[in-house]
This record gives sequence, structure tokens and C-alpha cells, in this order.
Amino acid sequence: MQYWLMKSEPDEVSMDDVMASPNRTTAWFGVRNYQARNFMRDAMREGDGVLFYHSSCAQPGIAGLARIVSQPYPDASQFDPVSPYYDPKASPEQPRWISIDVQGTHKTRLLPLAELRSIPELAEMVVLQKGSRLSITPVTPDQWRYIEALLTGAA
DNA sequence: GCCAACGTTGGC
DNA sequence: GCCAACGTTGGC
Repeated sequence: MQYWLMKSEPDEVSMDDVMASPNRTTAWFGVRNYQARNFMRDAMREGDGVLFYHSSCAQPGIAGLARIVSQPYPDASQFDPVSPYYDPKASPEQPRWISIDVQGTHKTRLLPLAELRSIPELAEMVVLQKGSRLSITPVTPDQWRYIEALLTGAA
């Protein structure tokens, strides 16, 4: 069991969109960065916890909690010539990019980036490190527990 | 819109 | 394999 922070632009997919999806589940596709891809392919597994983060927006921060509900599988958009995520170098025989299904569990209050930065217990979070741009970053169990308790009131 | 930081591309 | 140029991310 591992924990992750996943960035989404709320104009594309917001926490509300996830919670409104059938079974509160949506396919995470369009990752086109090898480091993030490798996390999905090699480390993410069904049941892992996800901090759902809104990026590139007026109020960046954590918007809810989710979990991984599938194994990794090839991202269909890489084969679609009209998709903005089309990759001519990928083929169904040799897929390059990975999707995974994410299910929303709690929509929470927005935990703003500035507040995250103000919490000493969270100072080591990968997403807070200088220059960090990865759309998927690992979260430690301690960081997860702290944020989960903060946002859900769970002990 | 600005800009820092990082990733990718491609010539050599 | 090096590295300059370019593109992207993402907070502000």
C-alpha cells in the first residue's frame, strides 16, 4: 500500500468531476512524462491512496482524497490520431504510455498550496520541493496520515 | 503575462 | 554523448 499525489487541472478534471463520474471513477490518462509513467507502471497498485491536487488554477491545492482502483493499462489516447495525446511512436504492440483508474473517496475543503507549505510536518513532501513539476509524486505514510486527519477529522 | 526550473529534441 | 535551443509546467 502506497500513497501518491496526483495533479489535475480542474478545467480538465476537477475533484467535483471525479465525484460526479459513474462509480466516482475516472481513467487517468494523458500522462506524457517518463518519470510519472514509471511510477504508474512500476509502483502504483490497486488500493493505493491518492491526494487529488488542483494545479494551474486560481486556487492550487489538495481538493480531495481518492484511491487507485485498477492495475496499470495502456493509455488508449496514445493510439488516437485526433487526440492531443496521440503519440506516433506508440503502437498497441508496443505501448509507451499508461493509464490507471482513480476513484474519489472524499471531496474535502481545499487545502491550499500556501497552507501546505506552512506545515512543518509536510515540508519534505516531494511536490513542495523546489522545481518539482511531476504530475505524480510519492507521499509518505506519515504525510498521508497527517493530511487525511486534517481534511477528514479522522484521528 | 512573467519567469524559474525542468524535460526533450536534434545537430554534431 | 554533449549541449544549446526550444517547449512545458505551474505558481505568482
